[in-house]
Amino acid sequence: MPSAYEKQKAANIERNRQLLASLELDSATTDLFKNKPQKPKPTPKPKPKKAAPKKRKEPPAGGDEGPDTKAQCVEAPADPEAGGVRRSARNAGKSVDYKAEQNKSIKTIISFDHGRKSKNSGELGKDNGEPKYPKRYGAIPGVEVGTWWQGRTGCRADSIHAPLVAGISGNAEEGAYSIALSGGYEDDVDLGEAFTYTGSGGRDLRGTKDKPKNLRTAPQSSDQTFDNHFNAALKRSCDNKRPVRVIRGFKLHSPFAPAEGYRYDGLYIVEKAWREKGLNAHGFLVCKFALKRMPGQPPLPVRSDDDESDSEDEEHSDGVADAEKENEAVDEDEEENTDSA
DNA sequence: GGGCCCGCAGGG
DNA sequence: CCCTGCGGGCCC
Repeated sequence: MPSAYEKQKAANIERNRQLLASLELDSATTDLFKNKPQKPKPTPKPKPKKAAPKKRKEPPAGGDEGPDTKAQCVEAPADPEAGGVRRSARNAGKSVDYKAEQNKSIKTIISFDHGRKSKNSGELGKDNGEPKYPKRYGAIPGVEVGTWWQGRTGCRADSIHAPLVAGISGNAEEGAYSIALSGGYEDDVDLGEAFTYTGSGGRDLRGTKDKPKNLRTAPQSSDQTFDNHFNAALKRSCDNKRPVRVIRGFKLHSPFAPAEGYRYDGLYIVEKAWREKGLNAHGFLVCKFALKRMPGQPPLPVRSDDDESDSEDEEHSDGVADAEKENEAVDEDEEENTDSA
């Protein structure tokens, strides 16, 4: 028996799904979209299962990652100068082991076909993390659709999505540059080629004045409005139809979410902006947006192993990920390292 | 697993 | 300067 929360969630999802369906109908650019889903496709699914590497074979992360005798070294993941400390200055001097994490990253890279890993794996975002195009709309020169980063600092460094925490980047005058799908709102629907997205605000991040919790996220405690700058930016994008860059993160509950890290999924158009009752205890209103992918972009990778998603139909075109013949791919780009000093 | 707090960047 | 925020690390 579903709880009230689950029922509300299902209702919200259904509402969002229907809205996305209506978008598909009245838009003329559905060719790419209708190629993907229903696709009878009786292929028996060869079950690739890329020989999942055991994450136990940690290499000595100290200095030399000698044993790279793998077919999986599609790109050089081992930054030579990164001793053991990588992401946080706070960890400086501590004995943290990101070894297992690195291995997981490798698995992720080989798990989708046309993806490319950026050389900016996101260390500190300070010295080598200055975005080349801080305020730019549309595609970023040199960054392909499907580029993957371990964390948000990498997205920022490549000018795809500048904020390190916020999901929306942009301004109310010109619109949003980019957004991040990270599963912050469970009633958002992601169909890959189109999705719904919840805005910002309406959450008490500071706690009480006496005891400021200073959280970066918190439960909804009031209505979201379009006065919020981020929401206003997306609403403006809905008006002017400028393309918005989209990244999907590992926290997103969707068959299109990367298993780990963040992936640039190309350009979308904000088709609709509205408010509805959100999925929260008191039914506060949230700002919602429906985005639709622009045609002519590489197909999205689909999670093959586990798809939590939301059930019901969704045979999720199992063969898609490996059926794409255009994979090509082992990118050996990676000119070792260009960030001298 | 969940709770909590941190620095950071970006826009008024 | 103020404020916020779909990260992320740490501690429990």
